[in-house]
Amino acid sequence: MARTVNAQARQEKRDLIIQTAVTVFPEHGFSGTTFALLAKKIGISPATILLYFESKEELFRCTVIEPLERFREPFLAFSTYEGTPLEKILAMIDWHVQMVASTSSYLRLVQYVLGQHQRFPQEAEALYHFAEESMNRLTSVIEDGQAAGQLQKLDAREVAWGYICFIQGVGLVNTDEATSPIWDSMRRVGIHMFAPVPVTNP
Amino acid sequence: MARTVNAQARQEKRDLIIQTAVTVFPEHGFSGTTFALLAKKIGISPATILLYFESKEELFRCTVIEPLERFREPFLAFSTYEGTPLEKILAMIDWHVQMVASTSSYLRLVQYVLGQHQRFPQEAEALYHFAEESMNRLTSVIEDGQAAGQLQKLDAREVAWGYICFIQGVGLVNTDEATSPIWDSMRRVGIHMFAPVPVTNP
Amino acid sequence: MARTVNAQARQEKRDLIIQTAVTVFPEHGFSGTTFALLAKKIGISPATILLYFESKEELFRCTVIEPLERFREPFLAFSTYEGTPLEKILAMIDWHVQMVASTSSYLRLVQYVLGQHQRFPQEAEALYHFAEESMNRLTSVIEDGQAAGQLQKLDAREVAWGYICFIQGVGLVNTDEATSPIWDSMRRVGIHMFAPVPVTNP
Amino acid sequence: MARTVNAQARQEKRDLIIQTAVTVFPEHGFSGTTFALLAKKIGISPATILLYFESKEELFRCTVIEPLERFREPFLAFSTYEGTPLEKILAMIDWHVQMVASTSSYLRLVQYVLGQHQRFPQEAEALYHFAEESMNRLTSVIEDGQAAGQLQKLDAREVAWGYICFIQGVGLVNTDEATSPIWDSMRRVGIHMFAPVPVTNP
DNA sequence: TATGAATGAGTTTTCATTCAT
DNA sequence: CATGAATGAAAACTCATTCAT
Repeated sequence: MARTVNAQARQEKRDLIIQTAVTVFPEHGFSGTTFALLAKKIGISPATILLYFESKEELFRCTVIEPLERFREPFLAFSTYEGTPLEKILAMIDWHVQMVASTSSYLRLVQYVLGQHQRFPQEAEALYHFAEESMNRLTSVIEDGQAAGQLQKLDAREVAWGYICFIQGVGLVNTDEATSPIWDSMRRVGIHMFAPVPVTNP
Repeated sequence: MARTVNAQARQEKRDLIIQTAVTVFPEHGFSGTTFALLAKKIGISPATILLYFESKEELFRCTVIEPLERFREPFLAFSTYEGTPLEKILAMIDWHVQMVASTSSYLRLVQYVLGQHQRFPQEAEALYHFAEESMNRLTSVIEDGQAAGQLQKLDAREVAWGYICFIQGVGLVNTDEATSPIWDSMRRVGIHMFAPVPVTNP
Repeated sequence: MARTVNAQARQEKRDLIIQTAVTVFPEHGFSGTTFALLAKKIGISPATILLYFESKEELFRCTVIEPLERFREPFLAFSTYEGTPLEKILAMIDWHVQMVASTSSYLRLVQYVLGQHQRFPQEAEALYHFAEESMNRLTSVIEDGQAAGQLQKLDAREVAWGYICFIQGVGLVNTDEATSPIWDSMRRVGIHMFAPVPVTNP
Repeated sequence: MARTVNAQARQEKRDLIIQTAVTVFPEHGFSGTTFALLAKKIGISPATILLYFESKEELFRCTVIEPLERFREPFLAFSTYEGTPLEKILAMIDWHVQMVASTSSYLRLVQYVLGQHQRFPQEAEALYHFAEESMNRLTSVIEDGQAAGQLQKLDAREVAWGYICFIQGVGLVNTDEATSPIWDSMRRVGIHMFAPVPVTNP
């Protein structure tokens, strides 16, 4: 029992560290992020962090890989939404743009790792794996939409991968407030990428 | 005359340092890039770099901003190509994808700076300025294409900005060889973003 | 309680560093005094010194200013001695010469700072302040001695300031052993500066 | 002939360097004085200085020792003045105080070396030698004054040495403008050290 | 002769990491 | 479990000195 309590408390503090690291790493870079800075933000001692992670490298690895699990679900939730394929896609774009617009720290961390994939090959690998999974799921939905006549018949995989690149690019290039009209524009551009069949009024 | 020789030699070595820094900074990050590492790659002493740049910060700034001038021309050349607006756009996409596929170091540096724009505000500002210039030029071409009936009438600015995000995202997410078929896919997706009017066979 | 122990240990080590710095700075100068040298003399690592002082400048400032407090008391004790004004002055000279002859490191540090007052204005300011305080106290005693008929009526402030210059000069110019007869000479010269009324044998 | 011209030009530039070094060394200390700083003040290149002095140490040595020759003459000129011994002494004090009050750079360099005599033993030795010579000459004048009944019969060597300490201390401790009344005070105190026989009005 | 360019040795300073408490 | 103290390794940067021109 005590063990359970301890283990839980330990896990919670571990999560707290990772949560802070997710915001700090992309802002200061790997080398620019010091244990002192992290510890100060958390309100603990630098040495304490090393009770939870063997080294800075391990902390970084965990900071990239572990939240991926929790990030995956909302990011990929579109494939289980209720509704037609086009509705799924519209909801997905809404959600993705919203994530990007709120400058999700984790998304910025993803960009940081991808941008330096040679430096962080292991972490980048995990992210590429996730990107491919996203593409696969999205491809299915697109194919469904094409079969249902909601989307024009472009190459579904190409469109899916292109969209994934696009949404990352949107996150990278835009720094506006969440309320900026830019996000609506990006939404519309995103929708267009899937080539929805124009609605005809009979 | 001696002055000219000296000044020229000096400029050449300065350029060599920047050229090396362009490849090293995005690969190792700002803090991870040491004078020792740079100097070794160039084949000079670390102290020598300090003869050409006052500090690491200045070196970084120059590494981001100075090549931008030379980068600008080919990147924006599309607006002066011969041909119809659609031909300009197709050529531009070809060229951009080619740049991305050859993993232009400078493009990766751009991503690095944009991804940490809070950390490098001055450098990011210069890049945003460039992005806006690109968008403006591209917007003109799109409007021309729409007027000529080659492109469907989407919001030209939105499309232009969306494309710029997309091409950055393509560079960020893809790490394949230059010969990979992925680049052809990205080309096609890029073209679709501009909504070319389908050619009808009578 | 643990706090007390820690704080005390910390203060003790801090004092040890300052104590060493008091001897090393005047011997090697500011720039010539390296953390490595100091650390070696103390038997710790150079980095450790930086745990107690933020920078070399701060260490120097503390090394000059903090011991001044402890130095002040014995240096100015003469004004509270028992005895006639002349006896006070004689005792003071005895004591001052003794301090100088034992080459008090702190006195040499004082000389170092005064000699480069433009370079160390803050530290020099503190020392000038102390010198003025010394002069004021000494002036009082001289005036008492003149009123008591023990000293001839010279300008008391002039004599006091002159003596302070003299005793500093004695410390600066003489490097002899503490046992050298030179110190007796300096004592006699010092006494003469106060113009004691000759004792007449009736 | 050409040789003579060159040799003379060489000597002149050498003197210029030393002259600058005399002001810079006591202000910045030995380690704090860089070739770059000196060169900038002179208007030449740092490397040029090393054409005239083998090393920084040698430059310092020459900067201390060589001007001593030129400094000696005015400093010791009192012994050849016209007039009675007391007049000589009064003139000497005038002159010395004036030198000190004009913050003669060389005097400050002397203080710098004396204060760190352990660090600069060779240079300090030369200065001690000069101090002794000064004392000897001054002792003669004092003895003459005493024989002439102008000075009371104190130990002449003691008085001479005490005065030398005093004048150094005056230079060390005072930083006032040359026009400050402090210098008149110091003059009077200096005179008193020689114990002139009071002039009686019959 | 004079100097700009280059650098190796050394300096301050930072920081991940260890360890005793 | 948590942390303050300590430090070795390495960083940016400085500077006396050398050398080719």
